Amino acid sequence: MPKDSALPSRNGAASPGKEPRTARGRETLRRLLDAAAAEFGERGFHEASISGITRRAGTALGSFYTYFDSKDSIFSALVTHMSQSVAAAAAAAVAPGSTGVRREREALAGFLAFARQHKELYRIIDEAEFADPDAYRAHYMGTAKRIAARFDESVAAGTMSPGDNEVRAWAAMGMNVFLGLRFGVWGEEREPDDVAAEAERLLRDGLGPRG
Amino acid sequence: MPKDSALPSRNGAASPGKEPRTARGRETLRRLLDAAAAEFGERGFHEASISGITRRAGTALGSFYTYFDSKDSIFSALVTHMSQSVAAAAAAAVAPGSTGVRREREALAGFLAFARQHKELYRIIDEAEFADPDAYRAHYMGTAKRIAARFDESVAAGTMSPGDNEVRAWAAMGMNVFLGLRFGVWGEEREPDDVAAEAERLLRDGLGPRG
Amino acid sequence: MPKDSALPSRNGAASPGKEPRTARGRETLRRLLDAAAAEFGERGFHEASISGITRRAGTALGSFYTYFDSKDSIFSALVTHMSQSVAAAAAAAVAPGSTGVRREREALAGFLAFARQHKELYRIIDEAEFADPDAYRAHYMGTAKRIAARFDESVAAGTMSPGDNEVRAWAAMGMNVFLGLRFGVWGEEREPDDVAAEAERLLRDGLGPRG
Amino acid sequence: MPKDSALPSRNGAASPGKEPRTARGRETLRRLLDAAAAEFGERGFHEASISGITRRAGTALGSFYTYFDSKDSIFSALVTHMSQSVAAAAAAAVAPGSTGVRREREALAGFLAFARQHKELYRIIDEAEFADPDAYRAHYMGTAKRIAARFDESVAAGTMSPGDNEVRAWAAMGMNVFLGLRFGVWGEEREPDDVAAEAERLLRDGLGPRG
DNA sequence: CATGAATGAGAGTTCATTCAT
DNA sequence: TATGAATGAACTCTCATTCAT
Repeated sequence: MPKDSALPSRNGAASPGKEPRTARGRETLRRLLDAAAAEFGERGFHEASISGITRRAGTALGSFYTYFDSKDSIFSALVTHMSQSVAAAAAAAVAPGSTGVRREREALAGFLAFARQHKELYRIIDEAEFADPDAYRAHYMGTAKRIAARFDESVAAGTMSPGDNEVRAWAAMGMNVFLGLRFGVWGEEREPDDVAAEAERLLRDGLGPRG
Repeated sequence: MPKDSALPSRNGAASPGKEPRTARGRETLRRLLDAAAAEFGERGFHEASISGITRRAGTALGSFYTYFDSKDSIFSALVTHMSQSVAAAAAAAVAPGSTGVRREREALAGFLAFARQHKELYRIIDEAEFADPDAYRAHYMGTAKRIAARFDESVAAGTMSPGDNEVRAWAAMGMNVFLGLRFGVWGEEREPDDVAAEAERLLRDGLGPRG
Repeated sequence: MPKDSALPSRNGAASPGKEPRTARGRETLRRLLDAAAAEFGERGFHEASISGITRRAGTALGSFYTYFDSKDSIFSALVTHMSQSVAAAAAAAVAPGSTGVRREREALAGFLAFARQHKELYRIIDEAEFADPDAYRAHYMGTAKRIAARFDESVAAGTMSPGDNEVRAWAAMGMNVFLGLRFGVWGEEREPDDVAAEAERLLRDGLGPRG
Repeated sequence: MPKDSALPSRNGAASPGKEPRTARGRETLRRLLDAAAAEFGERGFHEASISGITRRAGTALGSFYTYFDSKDSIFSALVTHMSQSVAAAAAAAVAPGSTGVRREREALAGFLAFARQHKELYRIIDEAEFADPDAYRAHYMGTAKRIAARFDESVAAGTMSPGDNEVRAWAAMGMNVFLGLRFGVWGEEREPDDVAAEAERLLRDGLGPRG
């Protein structure tokens, strides 16, 4: 399964009515988006500047507005893209037919790998809380909903015990997010596989005393 | 145990060398800190303005600088204060002698209650990622360390199974943070007790199929 | 000999990286520099304001920062320009082949004429003592060095008696500066030629009793 | 002859109507004046602050206004005091009965000694050009007038050749000022006596070729 | 489609001065 | 007489956005 099949094409990332019509235009748009990911990731939304983006992209300042309406709109495009990319990465890491706690481990492993490759992920999603609250909410609501749906399916399949799957989904999502922050972005002293294995044990058996 | 025993006095919240020396000054400082919590909580660090803070506090613009060196420094003071307050609230909610997964449930319940009372909590801590990265890191590193220490103790007491307690602490912290966001700040459709109970079940027994 | 041959081009007066790239930009830069000379000359560095400069230049406030990094940097550019211009004016007033005390008189006459045409000269150089001490020092050190070099040459040529030429150069420079202040800027009741002639007599024969 | 006999008492330095009435008040006033000389000398008029002055003086901010009307007024008091002090120092250095070029040398030596002891002299007088133009003008006009009067007297006594004594006085004053700046304040690599001797030679015999 | 100069609202910060205690 | 908190006008500088070329 081609990894990027679920990823949105960047052709649609420009603001409405500003899609490029020529190959040269598509190239400029792509350079602006890459530059914006770097700029927002390094400096955060408010510290980032349009001139910083165009400087990185090697275009003139005014060219930015050929493709985007505003600073907000390119940031939104980026958040949406990030949100979809990370969802796709997690989905792609799940083996076909996988279920239950095992499936959650695979998704976490995919997420950890993505976070290591895209360290700007947190800076962009987190700043959306302030710069684009709707997108922020949509990202976590959507992610939780996908996890809860997996849990529902697993319960039905008998590979997971029943319970309040919305609460459990938010708990599992928080777990993943903070493991990704700590062991994907801030430090790499644990192997992703070991982190995922420990998380799987927690999710399967809990922390209660054995026996 | 008096709930606030671990809270820092607000006397020390002014920038160094700017501590108030009169009762009137202490009152003004307190009004500024309360106003800043509201302003930063509602608008986020960058959208917040000093004039917004002084307007809420009912002081002149220049009075802000009688007590603080800069916008950054009052924000730092607030983040530190929040960080200490939330830690104290969680600690205070734990019954003396409590241990194991039960103790984690109590701490989470304390945290959820705190989050409901202080909805600005997330806006302030989260924006520290951008406005005061050291404080942000210190907050989560410190919280994770406290949780891991509790886990170590519980394992030693036989009330928790052994495992990689650093990874587990980050997992548990993420769980708490996201449950607090969803069911403390964004919506109140679940009772905190029910959320805490579901989390306790997850932490004790995991999600694996029951045998 | 074209009088301005030694003058720096104003193209290089913008802050580094902010040089204009179009004719329109060069025109704006020139207007800002002229306006700044007037503003600093009339009001002094600290009383001068950027908005005063842009108002005189007929540009928007923000346009100032298209060409200069700060108030300090345009002031520095102006001091340097003034310093070079006055040196060039003095040099240009010296007849080729002139030497000894006669040459000093010619340089003084050139300086007096320059001071009368550029009454902002003193306000700008003098305030550099506070706003740009390095440039201030460099201006007078450089001027003294040029005068001392002329003295050395004249002594070698036998058109001047030997002595401590560094001390003498500072003395002669001070003489010129104060004659320029009094009879160039503050009042014009003496003809520049008469002033220069009196100074020449002083420098040639001293004030001692004749006979 | 007591050196300070011509110095103004500092009792009269407060703003009108604000003279101290008690010994404690006189002490506070004196501390403020000393602190102001240091603050203005180190930082210049505009960079100096009232709070910097009171901090140095060890008094409360508000106490400043017990003795002075404004920042300008204490600066004016200081400029006047400096101007009178330097005049007194030069006068005191002249031997009774001295005349002609010899007398000028003595006055210069007194001035150089004063400048070395009061390095804030230039910063204060020079900034008066901007902060108190009338006092600045009065200082130099007055100084030039005193020098010219000495010249007149010397010419009448036959110890000096006749000439345009106003022009010559400004020339001599500028000489003194710049020698004081260079060899009194900026560097001390020349002995004051040697500087004064070189200046005397210049003033007596000029720089023309001997013979 | 690309360029880069021009715009101006708005921010944080300073500090001389006032005043109640 | 001394204190120090309060005031607010004024400043420099930033940068998203517009627009003529």
